[in-house]
Amino acid sequence: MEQKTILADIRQQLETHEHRMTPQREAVIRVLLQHRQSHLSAEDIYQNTKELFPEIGLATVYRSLELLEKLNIVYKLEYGDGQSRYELNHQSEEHYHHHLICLKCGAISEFNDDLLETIENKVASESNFKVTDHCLRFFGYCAVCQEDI
Amino acid sequence: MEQKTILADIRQQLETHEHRMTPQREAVIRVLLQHRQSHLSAEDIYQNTKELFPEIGLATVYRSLELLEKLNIVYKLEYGDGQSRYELNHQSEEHYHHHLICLKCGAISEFNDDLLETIENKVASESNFKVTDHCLRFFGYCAVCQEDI
DNA sequence: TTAGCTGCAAATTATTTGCATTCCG
DNA sequence: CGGAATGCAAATAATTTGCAGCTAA
Repeated sequence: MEQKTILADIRQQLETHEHRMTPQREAVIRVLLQHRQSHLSAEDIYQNTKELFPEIGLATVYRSLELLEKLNIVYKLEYGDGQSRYELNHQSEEHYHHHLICLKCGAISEFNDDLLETIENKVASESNFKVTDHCLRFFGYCAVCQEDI
Repeated sequence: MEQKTILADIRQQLETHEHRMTPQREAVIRVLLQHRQSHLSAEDIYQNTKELFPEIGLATVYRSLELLEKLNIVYKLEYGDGQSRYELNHQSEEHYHHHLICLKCGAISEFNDDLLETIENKVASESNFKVTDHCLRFFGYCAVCQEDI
């Protein structure tokens, strides 16, 4: 999908929720589009956005990211180094999401799958335990860290 | 493994790296042992540790957790809510052995199943993440507590 | 004895918020 | 026009650090 189309699409989503596409928000989105492969921190995004819209404030960047995250347009990542990273959300489903935790760099990503339902049913019938929630985490090495274990 | 054994084991690891087992560190570890099923924040751990060792300072809790994490005894998790969570390293838990945790009486029972392998393979092929371990917990109500929810 | 540890308070860092003003639809 | 959005500065909240006194081995 082209940048123009994506922006129009996001504008649509914003308007559906009674929010506006402002030049500041557009600048933030453009920066995220330009860095689809990286995980930018709020400060990174702020610095980059200032080149497109110099008067923008850091608080606005945070507020934009917060809103975009709420609308599922942006995904927030935690690396455990004290700051959050943001990226455009390419995946949509969030229902059955589990965590993939890298033992080397600490990155936490998500994996979606509903296979757990099968196990949940098994638990219910074999143990007479009524499952209301679960927590599934995988530990191992992410693509980047596999290279230098 | 019993609590006493675990503590002796950790003491050994500390000494190997020229660190000491102090009453403060022991208190922190005891709290983590008492809450193996939860993901405690530093503040949670601080509050609980104060019951075992009232004079402890929050900074000491942070320093203990930092050290224990470096020694791979504690694992630090990020959930994106602005604070880190800590838990004892799950590594000792058996691979095909999951926990059923009752939300009412707190009973922890076990459930054995290898269905997760299917998901692990999926993770590996779809996410390019090399899984070395996992942790699966089910939350809900045990047979007894289902009767009076 | 002597590194390593500790508690306290002050410092740091990322993120959030209050508010007067501005702007999008 | 009117509710949203913004920039700035001040406020928070989690975590870290400096330091003088303490303690485990």
